[in-house]
Amino acid sequence: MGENILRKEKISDAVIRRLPRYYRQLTDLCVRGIVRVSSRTLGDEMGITASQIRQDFSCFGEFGQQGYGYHVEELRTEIGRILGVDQNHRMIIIGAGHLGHALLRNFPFSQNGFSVDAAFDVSPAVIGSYINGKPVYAMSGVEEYLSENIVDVVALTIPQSVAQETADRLIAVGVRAFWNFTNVELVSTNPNVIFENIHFADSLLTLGYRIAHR
Amino acid sequence: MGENILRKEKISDAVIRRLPRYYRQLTDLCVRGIVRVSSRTLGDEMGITASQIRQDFSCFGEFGQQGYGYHVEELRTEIGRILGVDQNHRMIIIGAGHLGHALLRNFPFSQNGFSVDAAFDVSPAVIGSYINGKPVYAMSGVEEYLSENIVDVVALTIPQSVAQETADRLIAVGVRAFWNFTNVELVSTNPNVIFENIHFADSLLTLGYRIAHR
DNA sequence: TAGATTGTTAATCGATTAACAATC
DNA sequence: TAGATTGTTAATCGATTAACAATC
Repeated sequence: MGENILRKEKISDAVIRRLPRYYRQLTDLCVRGIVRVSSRTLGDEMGITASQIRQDFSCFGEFGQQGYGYHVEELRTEIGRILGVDQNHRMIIIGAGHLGHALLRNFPFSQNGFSVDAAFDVSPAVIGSYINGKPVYAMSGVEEYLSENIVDVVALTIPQSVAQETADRLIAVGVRAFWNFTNVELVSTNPNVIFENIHFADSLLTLGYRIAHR
Repeated sequence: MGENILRKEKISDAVIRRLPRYYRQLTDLCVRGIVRVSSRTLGDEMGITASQIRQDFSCFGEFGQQGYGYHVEELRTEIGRILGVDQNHRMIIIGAGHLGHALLRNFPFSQNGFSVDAAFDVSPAVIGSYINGKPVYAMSGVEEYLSENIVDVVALTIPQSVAQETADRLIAVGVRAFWNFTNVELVSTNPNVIFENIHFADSLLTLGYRIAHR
């Protein structure tokens, strides 16, 4: 089973964004010691239809068994593999302010298939220090660092005002993926550059809307 | 124009989530000194169709003018009003760790229609201190605080392990909206409780997926 | 075996895009 | 006025849900 990951040519963004949710739910079932689960039961717990679950999984392989359902641990492993939790994507963090700090100190990168090797900042107050064992280097040295080290993703935890120019600078020396925390829509002429955005302000605005129009 | 906000009964989540993006783009146009814009031009800049823009706006009113397009500043004001940037939703932050700190120090709450009045934590190390002028109180006093103060939203920047129990505790004393930074799917039996999630891990997993399947 | 449940095909639903009359 | 562009209705597309034969 799952010997051929990726059965469909085009997997929609919506499906991909549901995968982490499945992974969390299955992890929870594992912790609760539940061995098997049907699409029906899983759907009931997650508030989605059994049909959708079976459709989603079928994009990636055949993980179930008629009359039985899914083996929880096995399915969790499969989805984990699809998401790449067993990978070791290398990341650096640009901006060692409060948010960069928070990520370096608390975020479980390795659980999600990533590792952080260093942070960069422009402030002399933090340059040369270590945060949770990771060195903080001067931003001026980032090009040299990138020429000497493999970096798969750059997290941007910098002010909005320098977001695009910083991205441009990094793209110019080969960076092709960003985890973008600035509430700015970054653009690149290179279609191979990936941006994954976490827009705090956008999120809060939608919450404000829903509060007001409840 | 816009005298009757909310023309459709049901506005889809997708539309609402695009509004902050429109608002940002229009703010940008304002800054650039651009006075009028057509749906075509706006769409080209944002990478979406003119049709979608006109459909989206038409959910809330008639903001344009045939042959002219939209007055940028006026449209920005209208969308800002729909999103409630002129509101003053009251927020408290539960968890004054690195992420809570980051929000208290850097996030432009008032620009987004919110204000933060206080933070709460269980750690004696921060209880009694002030962060960016906001008091940090003991978590044990949160029920009393909520009985004496209006709180529209609670931001949760606490460990996953205590997320649901903390939410339950707050819902029990009347909290009806959460800005949830724990990577946990919070639930409530009360259908009036709103959860707006920022799931860092889910976001990073989808980025990992896209890197691997590029 | 009989009951349960899958993976997949077909039907439905909703969201996006296109078209166009209205009109500035 | 003529050209441009809206708001809206119709057409298309894609995603979700339902149905069901296959089979454990």
